Formats: sequence, structure tokens, C-alpha cells
Amino acid sequence: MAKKITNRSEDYSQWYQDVIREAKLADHSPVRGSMVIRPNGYAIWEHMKAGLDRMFKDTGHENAYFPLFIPKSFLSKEAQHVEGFAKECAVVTHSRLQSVDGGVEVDPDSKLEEELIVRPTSETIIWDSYRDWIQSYRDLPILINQWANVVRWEMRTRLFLRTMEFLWQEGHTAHATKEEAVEEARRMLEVYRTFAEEYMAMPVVTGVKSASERFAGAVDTYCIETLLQDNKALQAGTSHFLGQNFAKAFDVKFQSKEGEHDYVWATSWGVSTRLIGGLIMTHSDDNGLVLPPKLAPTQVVIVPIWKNDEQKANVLTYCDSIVQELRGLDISVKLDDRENYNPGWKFNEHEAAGIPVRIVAGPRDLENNNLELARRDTLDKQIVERNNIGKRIEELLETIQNDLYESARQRIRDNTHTVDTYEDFKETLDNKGGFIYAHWDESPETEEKIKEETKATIRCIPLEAGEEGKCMVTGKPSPRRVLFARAY
RNA sequence: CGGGGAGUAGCGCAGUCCGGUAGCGCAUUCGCUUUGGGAGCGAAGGGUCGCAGGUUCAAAUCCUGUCUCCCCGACCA
Repeated sequence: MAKKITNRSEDYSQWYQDVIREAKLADHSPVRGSMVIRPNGYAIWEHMKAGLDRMFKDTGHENAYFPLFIPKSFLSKEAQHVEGFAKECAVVTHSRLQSVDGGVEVDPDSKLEEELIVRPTSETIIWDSYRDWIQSYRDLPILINQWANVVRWEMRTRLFLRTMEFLWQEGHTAHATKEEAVEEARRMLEVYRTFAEEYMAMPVVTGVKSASERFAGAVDTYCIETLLQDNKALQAGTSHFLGQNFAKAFDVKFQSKEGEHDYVWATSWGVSTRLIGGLIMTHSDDNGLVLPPKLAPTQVVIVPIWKNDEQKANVLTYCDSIVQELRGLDISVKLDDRENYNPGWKFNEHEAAGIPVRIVAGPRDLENNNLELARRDTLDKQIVERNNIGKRIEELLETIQNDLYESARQRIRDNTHTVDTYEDFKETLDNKGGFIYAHWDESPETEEKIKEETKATIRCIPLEAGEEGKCMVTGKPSPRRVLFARAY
């Protein structure tokens, strides 16, 4: 078999790119750091959207859409926010091109009065609207989400994990009280955790970011963090409690029942196409993509086999009945009856694409009223009876979904360490990698020193109280262990 | 943005040092034979060698600039 995908053990980064290419998820586009999301990749995103959108609606949110362009002045209204994003903004300065010698150049006469920023995130443009929408406590809460693209002018990019333009959803809510806003931020964190674990089969750790890792403009940033196959951490989603920072910046006040005026409390939360990168690096193997059934655009592929026209007709009839039965159970199934590829070729292609279950049906099976069933995750094959195939597949998909989660959980557990000394910390990082729980004195200086010396960052501070101890670096008191890792 | 590697047919590459008719494998198209793990034979099509300048009788090859990708750093979802 011609090996088109580099082994993970050989070069993990190359493997990642090979998987994306062979599964036809995305291509590099001519502009640095931006990508074409191909149908196979976009279908995964659509499934993610569908799952998340349902969960957002179930928690009372509505979708809306705010503009791509933001007046430059808006960015400067919240001090922390501008500092965080100023260095990575795409700026629109002109509105026209003109033809010159068969080419085009920017028409200098079209220079804009006020330059426009292509949104890196939408807090500012949204809070500018919220000022008009909110007068009374009766106008609160506002629970809005939008599905959009954003642009961040990143130095170094990587397909899905970090691109200059990416797709995401951003929730932006406004509340009358601090408690309500904090509750919202934590609720959405739990939504993300549930989605990651139940749909993506991707176990995550939740917690709150240290001050230096916090979102620009947030009071607290909650996050879900996962550990990938190469033992590097990935921030998979964030939910921010923004306090009254944006309300103050955009002068959004409301009148309470008692007639008092106060600034509105805010949250924002988002996950992006980065999740697809996390999904790839959580489950996939040296044969290509492995997808959890709940997100797989095609859950079952049927490969028919025949040697002559008569067999072909019979086998296809046999396969059609299976297709009908599976569709009736809401299982997405594809019949691969292409004639110009032989079965082996199709097997490899479907494995690279991560289709969870393959059914093979040929004359032999037809004769015995059987089918061959193959699992993508384990590559196991077995012959099963045709009868009750729908029920069996339904159960198998559920089993695969659970097994993927369990094996990822086991992997993360095996690569999560607890250390007490800085020496152990460094040694663990260099020899094992993974998640490391250690005591920290809560000072930014110590955090910075650790980052400088080991490249490890605090991924999050667990929400629940832990045992007290002494900082592994300074020996000062530490209220609980925090989670460290080298991250993407 | 710093250090390293690369860009030649859809994909993967050779040719570049030492300038002289642009090649190979896979893929594609057509025909026949095949089809239970990436099929065989025969024929055909496909290129301004990333882009822009320069040197030269002559540039994929030498020089300058520039864009993009990959790896390692600094910045970040």
C-alpha cells in the first residue's frame, strides 16, 4: 500500500497536515495563513454548529448578526481590549481600486475618513448596539449569539488550529447583576464541556485563566482545555465574565426596579473552527482521520463488490435495502458504487476520511445473507447477519462514540502528572509532557519565570478548591495546584 | 518578525552546483480486461518551472526583489 500519510511517531506535525490533505478537509489558500475549508471539513463544522446551536437555543439564546467592519475608534474604548488586539488587526483604509497598465492599484482618492477594522471579535460593535437596546432592567438579560468569521493577523499559522481568518460563534450577553453574568459565563462553559465530551468525544479540563492568559477586557476567563496526542494542550473554548468593562466603555446603563442607574454586566463566549484541529489530534491515527459518529458527515459507507453485471444488479439491490433501512433510522449513509475504483482503494479512502463504519457486501455475503462490518476506530472487521442491521449499526455507532471518548480519557489520564518540585516539573515536561498539576504562588512573576524557563503555561486554575501547599518555584503558600502544559 | 528548509503538470518529486529541445511516478481521458485491502495492458491530454525584474545569443538553472508553505523561536482562539 502506498503510504500517503506520515506516521505520527515519525513527524507529528507532518502527520497532521497529511491527514487534513488525505481527508480533504482543507487547503492552503494563496494568502498567508488563510485556508479553504473543503466540503469534508465544512461538513464537520456544520455538524458542530448544529449541535452547539441547539444547546445555545436550549439555554435561551437567540442568533443575530453584527457587521464585519468596526470603526477604528471603537477598539480604543476599552483599554485592555485594545492592548490585546491592536497588534493583530486587519485595517481597511481605502474603498476603491483603479486600473493601471493592465493591473490594478489602490485609488489614493478613495482613502476612508475613518479607517475600518475587520473584527477580531465583536464585543465593541455589539456593545455599541446594546447601548441603544437597553434602558431598563426589563430589557435584560440579552442573550445573543452570532455565527461569524473573524480575522486576527497572526504571526504563525497552522490549519484549523490558528488561521488568520476563522469561523466561530460568539455569544454576547448583558445582565442586570454580577451574579447573573457570572452564572451565565459558567453555564456556557458547561455547555462547551458537554459539547466537547458528548459530541466530540474529547475530554476537557475546565477552569479559570490566570491574569496573564485572560481575554483582553475580561474580569475572568473560563476555559476548556484538552490534551492532544502529542501531549500538547489546546485551549478549546473560552467563556468570559466581562464585568462592567464594556458597559462602561460604551456607556450602557439601565434603570433598576428601584429607579437606580447602573452599568450592565456582560459575558462573551466562543468556540471556533479550531475545534476541528482538536478533534483531529484527539482521535485520528496513522491511517487518517477518525471521527466520532455524532460529528461524522457520513456515518456509514457501503462498498458493494461484484464480478459481473448479474452480481452487480443483485448486490446493488441488496445494498439499497440496507441504505433504506439505515436512512429510516436517521443514520447518514453513503453507497459507494463507483466503478472506477476497486474495493481496496475505497477502503483506504474512507479510512482516511474517517467514516466511522464501513459495510462491505458482495456475492458471498448475499448468498449467506451476511455483511462485513468494519469499525474505523479499531479497524476490526466482522461478518454479521443482514437481519436487524439497522439496530446493530445504531448500537455500534453509540459504542464507537463511547469508546473514542473512553480511550481519549484514558490517554489524557495516563499523561496527567502531579509534581511537587520544580526539578520534577521540568523533568516531567521534557520526558513525558502532558498535563502537570503543581503548586504556584499566584504571582505573575513566578508564572512568567516558569514560562520563560520551560515554555509551559498555566492552562487553567481548577474551579473547585484543592489542597493547599507550597509553590514549586518560590516555596510561598499556594491555595491549590494549577494545571500546567506546553500548549498550541 | 528572526533562524533553517521548500515552491517545476491535479499530487509527490528529479533536473538547478556546471545555462543549451522540461522529465519521472501517481492521478486524469479513451479502449479492453479486472474488482473481498490503494488493479493490468494499450493509447492520449495536461507546464508562461511561485511571481516580478536583471545578466546572457540563450535562464527552471546565474543575480536582485517579492509572495506562499513547512520546521524551530517570539505573539495568539
